[in-house]
Amino acid sequence: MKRATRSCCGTKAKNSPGEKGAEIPEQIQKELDAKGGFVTLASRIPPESTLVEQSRIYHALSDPIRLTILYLLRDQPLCVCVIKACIGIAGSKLSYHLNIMKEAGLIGCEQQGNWIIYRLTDLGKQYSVDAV
Amino acid sequence: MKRATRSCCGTKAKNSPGEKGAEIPEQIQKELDAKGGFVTLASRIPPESTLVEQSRIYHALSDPIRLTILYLLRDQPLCVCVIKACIGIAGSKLSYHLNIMKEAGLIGCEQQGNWIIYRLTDLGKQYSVDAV
DNA sequence: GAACGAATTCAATTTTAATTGAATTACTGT
DNA sequence: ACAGTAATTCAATTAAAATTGAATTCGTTC
Repeated sequence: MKRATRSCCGTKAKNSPGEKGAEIPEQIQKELDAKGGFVTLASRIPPESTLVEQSRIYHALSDPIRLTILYLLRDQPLCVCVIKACIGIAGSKLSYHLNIMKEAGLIGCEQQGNWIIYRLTDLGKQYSVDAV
Repeated sequence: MKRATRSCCGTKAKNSPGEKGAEIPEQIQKELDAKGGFVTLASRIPPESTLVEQSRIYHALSDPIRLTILYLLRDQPLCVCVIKACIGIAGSKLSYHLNIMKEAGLIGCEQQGNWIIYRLTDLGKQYSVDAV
């Protein structure tokens, strides 16, 4: 995502004096000025890396299957085979979704003999609090 | 997403007595039993429609551009042209993303003369509280 | 060490989402 | 009515995500 280098819509000199004005709605202009104007607003946008990281977490939550997994693990840690039996999907499909959640930091796993047990991370618990 | 009709991994009779056991890790089995067993767990999965609706909201938040919009609108309502100037993208692209957020119920808009002013909905405010 | 089950990985395909630029709609001021 | 600006829509393309079934890995048990 590239940031504005050139302006448009009369925003080019919004913080300068001697502006002809009336190029954006008056109410918006007032609120904008109160917050430090257009330039200040734009400068407070968080760094790209932060936005990307956060959007990755939301992406991991943006699928019904993955929400179901979050929901199941909210009660207790579970091995893959139980999750699989609960939601009734192919193993390869489940692995794919588990991995997305793991990469996003929502869940973690540990091996126990023949099984792999998944559980929510602290981050995952946060997001499961007000889940569905 | 289809639900389990057949079982696997020895979960077929987990709630019945006289089970030979040891088909899933003991600790998991114990916690599962304490919660009412496998069948109870599966039966508490929320309805598909709820999961779909919630995942739609998360999907609307799963993109850096859209998070930026959420972030900008947190401070005050803004017309499209100001948002456009702040993040520096093509109008058609911005419209596309605004629409996804609107469909998800995170933002709403009203026309004011030549401009269209977007603002967070109550739902949008909820999700912007702990945003990036 | 062979057979088995749990889980993941892989490659191929299908589906869905995002980007692009041109065209269009709608409001304002002259 | 016309010119100008704000914003959306549209169709075509590109890019990313999800699904599928076969193959593989790893640990257990016989």
